[in-house]
Amino acid sequence: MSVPLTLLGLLEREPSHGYDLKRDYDTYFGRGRPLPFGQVYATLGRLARDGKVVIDEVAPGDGPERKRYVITEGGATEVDTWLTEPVPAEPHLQTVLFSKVVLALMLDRPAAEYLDAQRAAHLQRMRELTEIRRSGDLVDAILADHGLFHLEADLRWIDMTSARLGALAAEVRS
Amino acid sequence: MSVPLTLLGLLEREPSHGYDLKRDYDTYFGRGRPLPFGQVYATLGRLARDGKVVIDEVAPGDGPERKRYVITEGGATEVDTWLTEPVPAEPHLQTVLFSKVVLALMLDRPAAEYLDAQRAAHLQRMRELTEIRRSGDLVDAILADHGLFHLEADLRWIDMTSARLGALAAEVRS
DNA sequence: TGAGGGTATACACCGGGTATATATCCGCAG
DNA sequence: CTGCGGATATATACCCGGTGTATACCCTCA
Repeated sequence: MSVPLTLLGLLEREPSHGYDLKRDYDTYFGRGRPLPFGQVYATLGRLARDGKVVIDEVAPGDGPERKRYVITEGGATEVDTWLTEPVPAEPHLQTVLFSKVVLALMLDRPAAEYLDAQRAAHLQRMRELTEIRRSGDLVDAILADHGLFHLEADLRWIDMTSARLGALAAEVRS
Repeated sequence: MSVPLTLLGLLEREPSHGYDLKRDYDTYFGRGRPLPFGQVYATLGRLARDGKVVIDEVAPGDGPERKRYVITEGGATEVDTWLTEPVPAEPHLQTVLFSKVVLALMLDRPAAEYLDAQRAAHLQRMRELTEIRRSGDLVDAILADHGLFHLEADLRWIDMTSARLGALAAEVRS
């Protein structure tokens, strides 16, 4: 989730090098989706190129040499504005679910069946997330709640769209 | 929203060429976010390279020559499986909102204030979407509902997370 | 002593997104 | 009748983020 800004944020906490940054990211934000090494160094390279971080020193560590990255003033202000400004709230008015429904109607496919299948998949995932929330730690619970709330939102939308399928079909085929 | 598959789907309806595909996309799926021309031709090029479509004929039209793209059997089955299989249901357990909250706590920023600002931004956008739903056509209404449901989900999450901020801070700073 | 595992980085590739350049035809103002 | 703007139509080059793989170093232990 916005890897460049997150790494920059971790660097505002304290200077570090790629390998440790990856581990910090994984423990705090990874949650089963560890950050690939390649992405760490590619991102650090771009941050350095854009003046958001600088390489402070190259020192030998436990193994090969390590490059210590330090955030710059520009990088710090970028983190600050990112944290301060709210994330854009559903600006797009577009969704994969909707695209699929419209295309299904266009191509004379059983859109209602597709929506039923989607509902079943969502319910299945909600059961999984409920279990995670029950058995996991606080962070897992918070993230599971996020997923659950959004799955519920999708379910409401699926139900409402199922009911409006006829009207939508008329609109699409016009 | 998955532009390649959507264009492929439009091509399953009938063979067409880039310019018209862009217009179809905009009328059915664009909703204020028109598809840039560059993306159309780049995507068509990749689809052709991967054997999902073929160039049927090059003919003069109203203006310069047009390339007529036709979907192949492979492309049609791809559309079919895309439509048939449900979209993955919140598999990631990651979110920008969560990253921001954790980073704010790490950096001793006023996370509660940030959440308040986010709540305000969401409420503002909900008012806009409510107006769109009221005044727009059916498609606008359906898409506005989708946005509204998800904004509500975020609001619930924001409230719940606000209440758990203390416990989360303890976890993060450990 | 040399094989394996942990530490640490670099490189090459790909897809999607974006901006810009280019070419053709038509209508119409001068 | 000329040439200019606008609609039609496509191509190209670039960037970012994501992914996989190669490389190098050091330590431990059989």
